[in-house]
Order: sequence, then structure tokens, then C-alpha cells
Amino acid sequence: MSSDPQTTRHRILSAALKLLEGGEKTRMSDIARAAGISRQALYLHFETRADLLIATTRYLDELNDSEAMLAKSRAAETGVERLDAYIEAWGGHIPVVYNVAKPIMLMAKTDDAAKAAWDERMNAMRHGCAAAVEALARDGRLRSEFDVETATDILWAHLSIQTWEALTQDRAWSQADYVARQKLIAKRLLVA
Amino acid sequence: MSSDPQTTRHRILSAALKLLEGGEKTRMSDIARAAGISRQALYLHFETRADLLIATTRYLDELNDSEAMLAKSRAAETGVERLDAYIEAWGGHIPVVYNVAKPIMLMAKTDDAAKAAWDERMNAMRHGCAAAVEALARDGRLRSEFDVETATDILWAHLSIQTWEALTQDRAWSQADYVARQKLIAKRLLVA
DNA sequence: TTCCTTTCTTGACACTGTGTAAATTGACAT
DNA sequence: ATGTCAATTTACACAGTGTCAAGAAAGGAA
Repeated sequence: MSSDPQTTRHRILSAALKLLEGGEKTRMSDIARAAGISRQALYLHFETRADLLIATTRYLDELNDSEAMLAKSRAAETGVERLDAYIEAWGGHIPVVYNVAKPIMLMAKTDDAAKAAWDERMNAMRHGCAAAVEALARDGRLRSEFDVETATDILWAHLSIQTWEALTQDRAWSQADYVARQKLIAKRLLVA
Repeated sequence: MSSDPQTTRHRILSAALKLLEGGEKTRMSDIARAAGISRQALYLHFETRADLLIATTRYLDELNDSEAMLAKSRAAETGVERLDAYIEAWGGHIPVVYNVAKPIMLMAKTDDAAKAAWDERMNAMRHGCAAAVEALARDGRLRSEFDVETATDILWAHLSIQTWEALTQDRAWSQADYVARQKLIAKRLLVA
């Protein structure tokens, strides 16, 4: 056979992405069927299920040019603008990745590779929070009752996917409300 | 054999509780072994694993007299006092139930009975939040930018077990810091 | 052409964990 | 003594992940 391995890998990732985005069950056999190969052949391309799921999120990141998301917030002049821009960008990013990230989030409780991948992502997100908080501090507009570290933790917890999930899924906030209110909350909490 | 069924049920629950609190793996067979009965005998007392885990949290609630937790906050005079008392009580309650509640939290993603039990608990917690927010509103001290419903959602999301987990487990906040800061945050967000 | 390598296929199997079923034993009550 | 209840053992079904072995199909190279 020997079809281009690059192509097959791509077909797998794109099938996995489609299924995950649809919120489907997504067992290995589902992905294999959707990609038009045998279940066993998946293991020629990805070590484990966790590996495949992680690769799928990276693939999604590429498609979305996730780096560009941060560009706007980095370009902001003041700390407050930066905070707003970051919440806007990240808040808009969550619903895009949510369905794909969710199974990894679940696996993270039991699977070490999944946990590492998840922690890495959450860490990256925290860097964005830290940058916004530091920009506020530089402007002298960070509230004095929290140090930079603590303020970053608060913002990070507040913008977590779990919190987004609770508010938009369980409490049925619209995405627009979510973003607008998170901006308000963040400013109330952090800006002097 | 026929040892007192009450006793056996009790032995199972107390074994399950002990294992769960230890953060162990806690398969059905583990619980059975710890309770000194066969794995299959568990199913004579509990329909499913979800049932058993849920019963274990109720058992834990009884042991802790969880209702008493709310008494202090209900007794508070002003809305602000009530908010503080509620955060103190609930915040102190979380670490006690966390290890036991966690597997249910996980199962809730796939198991309907577990999801119902979890939602019920989260709903009960939200009632506590609502009571505090309404007390603030009665005092005319609820910030005007949020209505009661929205303010309750915010407080509820903020006091969620997930947020506690993120801050105390991932970010290593001490329990004392957690409670103190949550009080500060809640007042900053909700109190005019 | 023949040989080699890579990719993929089929089919079988191991392992874990939940849940079900049948036949049996021990204890207690009437 | 008979029936009932609790619990036991053994065995099995099922889902899902991961592994293994034996080959088939296709491309390139000698």
C-alpha cells in the first residue's frame, strides 16, 4: 500500500477533530472508521489514545493559528487594555477548543501523558494572565491587596475552562455575556 | 451467614469512605476487600458503583452533620456577615468532602445517576450562595451592575470545587489563604 | 524480474473493570 | 422442618484499550 504517511496521519487527525468537535463518543474504533483505516493501524501513527487526542489539539491549534490570538493582547498599550484584550481573545478561544480539550481534561485524572499535556496548556494560559497582571502592575494600577503572583492565580482560576463550563453550560450564560461579565469581574478584582 | 444487613451496609460504607478519603483507586473489588465481603456481594447492597459512591457521600454528610454547617451563616445578622459566614463554612467543608466527591464528579461526565447526584449537590450549594446574595440585596448592599441571579452565578462559580481544586491543589494556596482571599474577592465583587 | 521495505489489513488475544447469573451454604424464625 | 434471607463461589458477558503475528499491496532499487 504505502500511501503517503503524512497524508494518512493527516486523515486521522482530521477525522478525530471532526468527531470530537461533534461531541461524539470518540473511541479509537470510531476514529479509525471515520479515517477509513483499521483500528489497529491507528497505533502505527500514535502510541496511545492520549497521544492521538493530544496531537489532535495541536492540529486544531495550527488550523486556528492560536498564536495570533495573543497578538492583539500583546499589542495593547495600557495594562487595562491588555487585560480586556486577553479576556476577549481567550474567552473566544475556549468554545472553539472546548469539545476537543474536554476528553484530555478527563483523561488527565488517570493518564500521566494527558495530565502533562493538560498542565502545559493551563500553564501557557497562565502566562497570558501573568502578562496582563504584570502590565497592570507596571502601570501602577494593580490593586494593592494582592501581589502579582496571587492576582495571577485569581485571574487564571477565574478564566479557567471549568469556570467557563459552569457558567455557559450549567448556568446558560451566553458567550457574549460571559466575555462581557468576565471583563467586568476582572477589572473589579484587579484594577485599582 | 446473615450478619445484620444494617451492619454490613455500614461496614461497606465505612470501608468505602476510608478508601476514598485516602485518595485510593477505589474499584469495587477494593471496597469489597476492605469491607471483608466478596465483590459480588456489594451488588446486593448497591445497584451500581455510582449508587455506592453517592451513598458514601451521604454517609459522610451524616457523620459531619453537614446541616449544622449552614446554621452559622443562617444566623448572621447582616448580608455581609452572612456572606463571610457562608464562605467560611463552605470553604471549610470542601477539603472534608473533596476526595469522596471527586470520583462522583468524574463519573458525572458519563453516568447519568452520578450526574444527577452531582447536580443536586451543586444546586444545594447554589442555594446557599443565593441566600447570601439575597441578604445583601435586602440590605441594599448588592453592587448594582449585577442582578441577583447573575451575582449568585458568579459567587457560585467562584466557590466551586473546581476553583478550590485549581487554587489549593494546582497553585498550592493554603486552606487559610483560600478562605481569606475568597472572602475578600466575594466582597470586592458583590458588596457595594 | 525479483527482492526489500513500508504501510495497512485481518484475526486473535490479553487485560481491566463493571455488571449479571446460577447453584449453594449457613443462620435464623415460625 | 421448612422457608427465607444474606452471602458465597464460580462463571460468564461486555466494553474498550492495547498487542501480536501473518500476510497483502505498492513503490523503489538491483
